[in-house]
Amino acid sequence: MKNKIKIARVSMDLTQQQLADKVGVTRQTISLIEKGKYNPSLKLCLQICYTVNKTLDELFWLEREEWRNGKN
Amino acid sequence: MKNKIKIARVSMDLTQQQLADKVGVTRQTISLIEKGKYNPSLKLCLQICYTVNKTLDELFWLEREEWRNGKN
DNA sequence: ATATAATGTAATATATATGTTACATTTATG
DNA sequence: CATAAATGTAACATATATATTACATTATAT
Repeated sequence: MKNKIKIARVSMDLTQQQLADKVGVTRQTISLIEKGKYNPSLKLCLQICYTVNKTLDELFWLEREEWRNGKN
Repeated sequence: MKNKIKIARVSMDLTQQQLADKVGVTRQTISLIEKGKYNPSLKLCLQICYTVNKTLDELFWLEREEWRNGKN
């Protein structure tokens, strides 16, 4: 589950911990999502978007192709 | 968790069951998501997007405001 | 008006996201 | 180099998404 959270996060000058706190989740959860090892809930995706000022498409969109190539 | 799945689905002439099948999920899951009673996973959101030819933002985006007004 | 398909929804079971704790590794900073 | 901060990751616990089964209600068609 690839995504662009890390780029958005560091460009906001946030640490995983800080993002986690703002979003109300654990640092580990952020870490695993950034690493593409988690399949986050829509709710969490939205909260991350709000915190780093991005939209769902900007952070999480994947074309069918890249989708199928990933592990899922 | 409001969304625009139903509109997209019927405009594709799909029943909940058909969408569910295409997406590999249960009809009940689709029903509950449409009704805003579920917090679907990103993976499922993407699969729905692909099936109804919409993007994440088109189907699932919510501004912070509407967000806070919802139950969550 | 009656049958049939589509949808809402509840109860219980299962799978999986997330929390907690803990430690290892990497990256920054003195 | 040394120390601290940031990040990766594992084991187990808990919360919650989704499946399953089943039935009720609403829409559609005959």
